[in-house]
Order: sequence, then structure tokens, then C-alpha cells
Amino acid sequence: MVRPETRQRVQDAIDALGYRANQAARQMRTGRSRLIAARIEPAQDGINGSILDRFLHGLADAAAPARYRVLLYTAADDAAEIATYDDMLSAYDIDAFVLTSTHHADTRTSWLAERGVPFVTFGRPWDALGSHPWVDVDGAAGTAEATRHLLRAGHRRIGFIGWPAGSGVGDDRRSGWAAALAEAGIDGHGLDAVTADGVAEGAAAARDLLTRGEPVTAIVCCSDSLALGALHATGGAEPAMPGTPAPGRVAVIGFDDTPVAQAVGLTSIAQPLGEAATHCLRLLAAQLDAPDSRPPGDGQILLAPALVPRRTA
Amino acid sequence: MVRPETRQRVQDAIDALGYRANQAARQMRTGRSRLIAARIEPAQDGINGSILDRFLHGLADAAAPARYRVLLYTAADDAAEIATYDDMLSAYDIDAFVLTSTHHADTRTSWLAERGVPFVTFGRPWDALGSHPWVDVDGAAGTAEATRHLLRAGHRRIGFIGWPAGSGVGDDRRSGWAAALAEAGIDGHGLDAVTADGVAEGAAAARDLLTRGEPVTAIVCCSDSLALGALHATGGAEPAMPGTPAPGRVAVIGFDDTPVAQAVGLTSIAQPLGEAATHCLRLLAAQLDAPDSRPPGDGQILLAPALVPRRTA
DNA sequence: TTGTAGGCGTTATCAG
DNA sequence: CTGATAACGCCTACAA
Repeated sequence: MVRPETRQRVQDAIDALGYRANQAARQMRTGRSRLIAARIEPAQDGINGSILDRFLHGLADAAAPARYRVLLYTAADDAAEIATYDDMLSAYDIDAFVLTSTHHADTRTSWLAERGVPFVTFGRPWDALGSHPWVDVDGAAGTAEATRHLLRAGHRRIGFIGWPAGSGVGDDRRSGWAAALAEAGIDGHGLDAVTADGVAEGAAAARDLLTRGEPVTAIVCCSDSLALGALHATGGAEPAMPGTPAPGRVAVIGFDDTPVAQAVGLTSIAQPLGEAATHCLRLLAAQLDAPDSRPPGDGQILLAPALVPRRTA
Repeated sequence: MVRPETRQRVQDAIDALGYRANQAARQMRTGRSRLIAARIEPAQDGINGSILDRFLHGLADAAAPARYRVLLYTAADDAAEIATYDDMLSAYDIDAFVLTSTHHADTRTSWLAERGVPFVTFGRPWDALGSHPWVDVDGAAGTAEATRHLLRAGHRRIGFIGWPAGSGVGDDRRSGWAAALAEAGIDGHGLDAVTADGVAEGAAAARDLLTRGEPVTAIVCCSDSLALGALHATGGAEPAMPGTPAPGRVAVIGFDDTPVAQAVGLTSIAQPLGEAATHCLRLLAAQLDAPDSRPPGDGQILLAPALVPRRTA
């Protein structure tokens, strides 16, 4: 609401002097910091730990053009994380939080919601899907695609190695496998094994699947760790080079498309992590820039993963 | 400088009201933000990309107890990174920067030094070692240890696959191998190959080393990517399981101890990244909390990596 | 030992 | 359309 000429004159002065608005002063006046907080996992469990890192990269990339910045924090458990929210909120006026690794009975979301703090979760709120904006990857679609890929290759007895029931993510991934089998008129009963995550655990579970009455000819796994173990147990493990013919007698598909999968030639399901991060930031920006408007697409975004076929399936 | 009784009364009030000092106001008054900026790499190159992530984890962990927080930024190149410094400095009053991936003719350090901005580098300033506080891992010590490990196992013709000269890190790692060979009275001439980083590149280089007049019986590599390639080229690549006997006819040792090395059973050299991060933060805190004191240990810290023996050597 | 005034750089409000 | 003024919360200095 100012004459264009004046506007230009001011802009020139800004450029000439190299003026930059001071965030601290602005923040004190407006109460907004243009800071978004995200958690970085304390330690790495090697094979699987890198997923959240890649998501974080995406977040930082997406934040920059929107002129937001990402502030890191760590927390050992949900209680500590909530304490950290409290701290960051009162000390830094964090504009919003990005939560990861949602799970059943997640106390973090309700804490934030009660206080009216904007946030998005990367991961569905497994207990109450409509309660807040979230972005997630459709694990069931991924395992279903993997299973159909194996069906097309002629497999009928397709096993599944997953995590104990109740984990949200794990149950979701299992359901895709089960659905694809049902689609093909196959009874999946007795074709699956449950175990904690890990390479050795995957190997043990695979050996179990192979020594049952009718052994499986292919296995879909909940993670690349499990798949790597399965690969070894089925004798299908081998080097890394692209172009090498498929070796194993049992097809194996992992989940997450980690560097290890690439290195070993393991067929795996890749999550669109960068895309997920972009959506998270978009939802947040919508919330922050227009406080009382519905987020676009209702704020619930489910992304499809992609099968990356390699030597093992 | 106040009666203990009064002090207590104030403390009680603080607790009762849940009062927290507002950083924005404090920052405006004092000019310090308790924010430390660190760069997160834009994209991942899979096998090797995770090193800086692990460092970042360490940094976030170390920052928390010192009541600093880590602010992320991304930048495509040095020029963009400097522009980002400028921006963050004037808008957020960043207290200090942690730079990674130092290289020859690094313009970032001089820019910051000229402006009196506190910073540490993770990575030596290859051109002028005494110029500012830094923390680094002694790559030469790592490759020397790896080479000695192979010598002890009876190897004499120990090859090296490294990167083109001029990269600081690469030259350093090569020098350790050369020194260990010289120590044992072996001439390393003709036992090394130079190539860009990558699995395929490593395989090609290894094939080269194996088809020379007197082929090598062991290879030390500049990275796990190269080592993985070498492993395949020498026929030594195989699954992942611990406890499997060593298979290859040529011993191979990688660098960085990435998840891929763990998965494949590749012997590798591990950098103490958490320790490095802790030191970085300590140096920074010393600089920030006592502006004109020499940093402890002169502010130049060289950490020793550790060989992690696995099946391939 | 305790209370009070001023200013850090913005933005919002209100009178010209 | 423009210029002046107050207030955000903290810290420092100075007065009581």
C-alpha cells in the first residue's frame, strides 16, 4: 500500500546497505521464529537407521526455499521428547514440529495438539487417523506390489517375515502381502514368520520358513536387515555387482532400499523420502501461513513406495 | 551477589511459574543465540553418504548437554555456503559454525575468520594447519594400521586403490599405506591404482592391480565403495553372516566402516565420529564461553581411527 | 543488597 | 499514503 516509486527507492536502499531483518527482534514482536524442529535419532542401528536421515535431508532441502530452518533435537523416549518440546517452545518459539516414528498410544501428538502447537507427523497416527495432518508411505501397497511381482514370476508359495503384531508399520506391511495373496486366491496361512528386526533374526526366520511342510519359494521381508539374513539363509546371497545373474534358489525382497540393498543387489521397496519431506513442509507452511484454513488434501497424505527390482527377485 | 534466602525465593518462583528465559529477547540484548549451524549434505550417494550423518548425530548429542542447539542448512557449493553464512549471521545471530568436508583452497574458512565468526572444521585445513581450531581423523594412521595388519598376516604385495592426487583426504590415506610398506622395507611403487570413487570403479581398479606383472595379494582401499568393487573383482565377495569363514583369495580392507561393510563382512577402518563431534563442540564452547583464551590442546585435534577386522582380511 | 530505567530491532497502531 | 510511538522480554548499569 505504497507508491511503486517509493517502494523501489526503499528496495534500493535495502540492497545498498545489505539490510537484513533481524529474526530475534521480529520473533520477539511477532512470536514466530521461522524455525521448525525435527528429531534426529540418538544412535544408528546401521542398516535401517539411515531412513530418517534421508528424510531429514529432504526436510532441510524443502525448508530452505520456504525460508524456514530446521532445528535439531534429540530425545531418548517420548517423555523426554515432550520435555524438549516444552523447552524449545518457551525458549525458542519454535513454529512447528515434525514428528517421526509414530506408534500406538503416542502421547506426543496429544500434548502438542492440546497446546495448539502446529505439527505434522511423518508416519500415520495409528490410533486416530483423522486427528491431525500427517504424511506416510503406504507400506501395504509396497508389500502388495512386491508380492504381485513374485506372483507374476510364477511363485505361489510366497512367505513373509515380519515383526510382532502391534507395531503399526509392521502390521501394515504384512497386510499388503496377505491382500495380494488373497487376490490371487492363495491362502497365506502358515507362510509367515514373526521376529525382531536384525540380520541374524531374518536368517533364523527364513530357515524356519524353509523347513516347514511345504517350503516357500519366495520371501517378502519387513526390512532390508531381515531380507539380508533371509538371503544368506537361502544361499542366495552374493556380491554386489550389477549385471550379475540372479543366484539364489529362493527369491527375496526387502524393504527400504537401503545402501546395503543396493550393494548386495537385493530387490527392495523404496520409500519416496524426499517427497514425504516436501509434503510435510507444505502442510506445515499451509498451517502456519494461513492459521485457520483446512490444510490442502485434508492434510492426510499417503505416498506410494516403489519396487526396485534387482538380482534377488 | 544476593542473600541466599532471596535466591531461594526467586528460584521457587521460577519453578512455580515454570518460567523460562526467552531466547529471542536474550539474543536481542546479548547478541548470542546458543545456536550452532551445521551443514547437511543435499543428497545421499548411498554407501558413503552416511558418514556426515553420523557426525551430525554426534553433534546434536553433544550440543544438548551444553545447552546449544544445532541448526541445519544446505548449500550446493562453497559460494552458496558463504551466502548462507551471511544470511544466518545477520538474521539469526548464529554463535558458531561447524564446517565439514574441508578441501584445498577452501574459501569458507577465511571468510568466517575475516569476520571473526567462531567456527571449527571437522577435517583439517589442508593448506594452513595452524590457522584455526579443527578436529580430524588420522586417515594415514588408519591405512597404516590396515597395512600392518596385512603384513602381519604374511602379505607382502599389498596394493592400494585411492583417489586422484590433490584431495587432502585421499593423499593422507595413501601416505599411511606407503609409510607402512616402507617401514617393512617394501617398495610400493606400481602397487597402487587411482580412480574416482564408486563400486564399479573399485572393481576396475582391482582388476588392473591383479593383471599386472606381479599381482597383489591384498588391497587397502580409500573407501568402502571401492573396497566392495575390489571384493567382487577378486571373487571374494559373499554374503553377510558373521561366523562365515573368509572366502576370497585376495584380502581387502575398506575405509569408513559403513553399514555396507558390516553387512558384507568387509574389514574396514572406522572413524570415531561421535568423539569427533564431541571435540568439535568442546572447542566451540571453549571459544564461545571464554572469548579470548587459547582453545584447549591448541585446538588441533587428530583422532585415531580403528581397524574393524572381519572376513575379508 | 535491592529496585528501576533504558534500549536492543521489529511490527502494529494511530494520528497526521 | 506517511510518520511517530509503544511494546515484545531481557540484560546492564545506576540509583536508592
